[in-house]
Amino acid sequence: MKNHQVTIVDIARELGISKSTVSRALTNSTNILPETRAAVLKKAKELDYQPNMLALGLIRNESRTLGVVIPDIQKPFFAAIVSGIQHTVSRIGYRIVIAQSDESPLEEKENIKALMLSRVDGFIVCHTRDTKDFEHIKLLHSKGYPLVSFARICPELPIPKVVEDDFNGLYTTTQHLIEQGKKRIALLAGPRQLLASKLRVNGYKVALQQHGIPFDKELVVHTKFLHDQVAAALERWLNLKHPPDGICTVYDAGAVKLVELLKKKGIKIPHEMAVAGFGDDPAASIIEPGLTSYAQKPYEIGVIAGKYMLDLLNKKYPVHHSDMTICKGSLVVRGSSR
Amino acid sequence: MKNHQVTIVDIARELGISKSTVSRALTNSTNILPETRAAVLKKAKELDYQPNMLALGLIRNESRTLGVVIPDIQKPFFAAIVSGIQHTVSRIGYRIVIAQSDESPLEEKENIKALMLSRVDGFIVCHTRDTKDFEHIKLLHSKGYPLVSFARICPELPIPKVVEDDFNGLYTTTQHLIEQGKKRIALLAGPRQLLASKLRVNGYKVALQQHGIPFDKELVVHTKFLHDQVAAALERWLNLKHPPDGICTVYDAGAVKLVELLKKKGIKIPHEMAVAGFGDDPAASIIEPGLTSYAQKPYEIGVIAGKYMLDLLNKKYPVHHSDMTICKGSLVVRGSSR
DNA sequence: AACATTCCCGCAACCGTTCCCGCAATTTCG
DNA sequence: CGAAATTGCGGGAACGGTTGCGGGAATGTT
Repeated sequence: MKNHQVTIVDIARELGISKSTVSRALTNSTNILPETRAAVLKKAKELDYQPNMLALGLIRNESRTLGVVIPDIQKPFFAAIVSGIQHTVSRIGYRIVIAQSDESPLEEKENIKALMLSRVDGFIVCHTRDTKDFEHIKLLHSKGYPLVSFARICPELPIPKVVEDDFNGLYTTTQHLIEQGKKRIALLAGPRQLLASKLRVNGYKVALQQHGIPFDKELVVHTKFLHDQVAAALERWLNLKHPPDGICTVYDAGAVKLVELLKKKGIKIPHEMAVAGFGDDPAASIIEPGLTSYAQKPYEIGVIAGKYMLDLLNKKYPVHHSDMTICKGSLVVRGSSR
Repeated sequence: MKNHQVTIVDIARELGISKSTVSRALTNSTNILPETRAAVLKKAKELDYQPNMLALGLIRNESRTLGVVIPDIQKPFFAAIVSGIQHTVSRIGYRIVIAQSDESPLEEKENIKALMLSRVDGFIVCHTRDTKDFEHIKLLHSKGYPLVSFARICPELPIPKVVEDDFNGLYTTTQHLIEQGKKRIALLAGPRQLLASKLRVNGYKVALQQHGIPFDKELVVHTKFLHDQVAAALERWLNLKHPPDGICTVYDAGAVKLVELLKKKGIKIPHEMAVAGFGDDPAASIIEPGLTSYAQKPYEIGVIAGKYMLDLLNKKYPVHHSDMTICKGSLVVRGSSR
């Protein structure tokens, strides 16, 4: 069975030449007699020779493998990004190994450590919701590892980044609800410490401000993306003296949950309460009424992150290159607001 | 920067001992003076030594990396399986590199070839819908590679397999529709050549037969999972002299599409037409009415496939071990049939 | 005190490949 | 026609580890 893989030494022995010559025939095009090379190639095919990339990697000190650290591959958002990364880098002969942090900062750290041991050539990372300590990734950076981060980034690190258009997303959706005649718009926000979360809240605030609507902090609820928190937020809003007539959310799953709750309560969507989401998840077009949502292109984010990584690997950038691509999205208007 | 990684030789030089001693201190617990080992460990930590797994892999002829070849990571089904695999094997120190075939048999072949070159230790594979030629994977098997396949399998290959309960799934859903009083049940099936597809059609047939309902081949439409084909199938059924009063499908996306089309036509669900799906996708619980669907546990499939692989790697099985786990699912009944 | 035994450690080979260096044979050129 | 340049190939070091073997010192046994 798998007792002995064919090596260049085997080829050399069979042909009665040295392994250096075999190596030259298979790689370097110079300093080799065409007939010799032909003989080697023929014998290589005959023996079904497969070069051992581990040995090559040992010499070159590279594995042609990239580590991709994400919270959860089962989220459509991350799955699409992984897909984009894989398609992009595999064309240049890179492989990706994926590790899930399951939203645990500790697991994120462990994963990065493990990937370092297996000598990946670079890292593409999206941090946990709760990652506050960025020492592990700064260490990576200080060791000179090519590093790209996306979506949930560490702003102070001078590395390429790819993010969604958090600000504009909420700015656009909020403005849209205002244009639909809504006067009092609530916001179902994300965790406070998350940068993306802050940006989205800002987009919401600026849109209100530009239309002369006062900001009311009673209308903003920060969540950790948990279902119960959504229900609680809705209860709170409905019990206000002046309840809202529209709700923006920073994630579709929350918006979907809201729509379900509102329907159960018999509150008419969008007339009594408009709802808008963020992400344009598959669910947005399935639920009824359709969910107005700011569509992003996670696959594109993956492609861009992959390209950044390839550029880093090819040393196209100076050492401390800090570039950031903000992926523009677009508002998909559906029945929940129209 | 990344000029020179610390090696055991560096440690040896600093301590004035030989590299074999360092190696023994770091691995072998025997034949080493405790003080020496302590000194080595201390120095290793001090220099932040990271063992080079490539070098180790070269010696052991293994990479502790598994190749996972799937059609499309963006499908929730595959994403969940990948998640299960990753969680299972990473606890034993294995990494997974994923490659997408995008449902192209050629790409599937190329991916496997590329993964072979990078010396993965084993393969976990789900074939393309259109894979008819299994030579590439038989080659893998004949070379002695640990091999596990799932969902879309090659039945003749004596390797561990993990599949959904295709037969029972459709048997159960069909029977359920019959119990709901449906007399004429159509079937939206998958591609003819797919084994899983055949099994599901059989489940449907047997359920009909056991309840004395004649099989009518006009009521069965084979698709390649395309949306237009769903619409065409529905048209055809509705134009029959005796249209069906219930539809079973072999995939949720098709069932969801059917529900949407039926609603657009004003046909009452489930009274005039019941619908059932397969897979219990997230969409099934979001759409209205809720979609009755045979729930499978893709994450579990991944876990089992991962365990099979670990067993193979540990040589727990004889060479031609051919085991198959059929993952039982359960029918989730919702408004589309009740 | 002489010998056997144990215990640490260093030497060197090895995994599969690349690549530099040098040697011999052939070709080029004055 | 002889020196120089070129060409094709083999030898061997290197990449970063592991491991069998053997040597020398310390210890144990009569």
